[in-house]
Amino acid sequence: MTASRRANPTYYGGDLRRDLLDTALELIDQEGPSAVSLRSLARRLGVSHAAPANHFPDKAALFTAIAVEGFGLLARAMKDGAGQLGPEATAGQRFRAAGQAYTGFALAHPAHFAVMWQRDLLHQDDPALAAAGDTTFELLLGSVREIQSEGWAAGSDPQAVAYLAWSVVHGLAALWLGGSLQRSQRPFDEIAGEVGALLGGALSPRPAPAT
Amino acid sequence: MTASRRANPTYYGGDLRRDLLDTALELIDQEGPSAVSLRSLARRLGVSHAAPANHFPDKAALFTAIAVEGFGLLARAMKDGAGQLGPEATAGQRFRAAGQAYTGFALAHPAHFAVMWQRDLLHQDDPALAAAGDTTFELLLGSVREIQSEGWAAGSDPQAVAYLAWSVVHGLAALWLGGSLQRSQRPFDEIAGEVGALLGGALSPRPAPAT
DNA sequence: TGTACATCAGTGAACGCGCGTTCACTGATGTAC
DNA sequence: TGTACATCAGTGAACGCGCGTTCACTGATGTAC
Repeated sequence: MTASRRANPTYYGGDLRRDLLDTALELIDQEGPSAVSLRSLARRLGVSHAAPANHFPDKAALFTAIAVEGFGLLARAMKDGAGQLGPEATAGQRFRAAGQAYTGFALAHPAHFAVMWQRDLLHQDDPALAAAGDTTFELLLGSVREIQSEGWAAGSDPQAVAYLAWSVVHGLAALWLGGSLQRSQRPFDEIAGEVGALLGGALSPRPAPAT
Repeated sequence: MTASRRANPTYYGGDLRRDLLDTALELIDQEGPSAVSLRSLARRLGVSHAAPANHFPDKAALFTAIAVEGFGLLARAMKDGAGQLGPEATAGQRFRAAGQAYTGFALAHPAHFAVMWQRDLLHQDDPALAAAGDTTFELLLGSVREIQSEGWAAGSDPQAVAYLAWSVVHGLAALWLGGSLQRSQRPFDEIAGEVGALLGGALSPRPAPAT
């Protein structure tokens, strides 16, 4: 309360910037990014339609802020997912947890996820956006190097392994959110678990030939 | 010429429906789906702004037509990719060719690909759209069953293998088109080749343990 | 072959609407003295 | 503590624009007789 007062010490009383972001996310969840306009957000918040201009010069700036926030949430989710396992966990377990965190983020924050990859909505030259995206990939790459040090995907280019893993989790989340996998009537975690197990088997150190 | 005359025997002379689709695809390629309006298409084609209504009742109908066409092109590309190999090819080779066809389609028709998965732009209840999507997945599933009969991914649920493969090719194409992989400065085919090889190694019958 | 008529994809004017943007303004807060 | 002033996030009226939609219309084509 005091903090938000400080952040925005005028008529509105709250944190309009934050409320604009949240309302936009709600609207995106319900009707998709195409339904968002600065005026519609102002209307929903009971605020003058000129008020948003104080925080976002245009719609792309708002979407860019959402995307940057999304990358931040994603990076934190991946770090937390891997970190929560404790020091005795193997690199393989941490790798898998990071992957689960990726899809978990996408399903928990579908609006962020949708905006993050839709370039035509964003200020693509925004330095914060580029930096946020890079951080995510660096996290992934670090995790790959870690599992390789334990013998996983031995001999493979770490970047290639990272691209494979990234494609899998990203594709899985995108197809699910797009509804393509939902026709099978199976819960996401079940599908993701099987896919993860298959991929894990593919990259694991191969203790022995199958069958 | 005669055919298009027949298809649309009035002032415009050509096939306005086709031209609307093509112009929309161009515009999507250049500026993204958010830049498309029925009036802008009419303007580009030098036609009255009321003319598109004769072919598409609204923008979503146009996007839906693009998505349906996209699924058709994708299915054909996958079939052709696998079929071109000749009868002596292994199921594994056909599987891989189908996967290459998927990413090849996405890169050759980025506008179709972008629209196909953006649900908020489409008439989601369109039966042709659902059918077209199902066909694609059936193709994939058939290909998976085929490789399993040759010992690939033995013992795994075919649907799970299909989801894994779909996620990989879809994620790879989506990340590439989103620009996320392009920062590495490597050509797409190189990345896709490595990822495909890794996945192939993962699913292959495993003649011997690695190392 | 010629005439009358139905069809149908266009035209172009008109409409109301939501949009982003601008601008003079208001009043709450923080700061200097 | 009290006054004067700068700042800054709001208001609300006004603007021009592009949008989708409607409507009476036009004229080319195809068909019936």
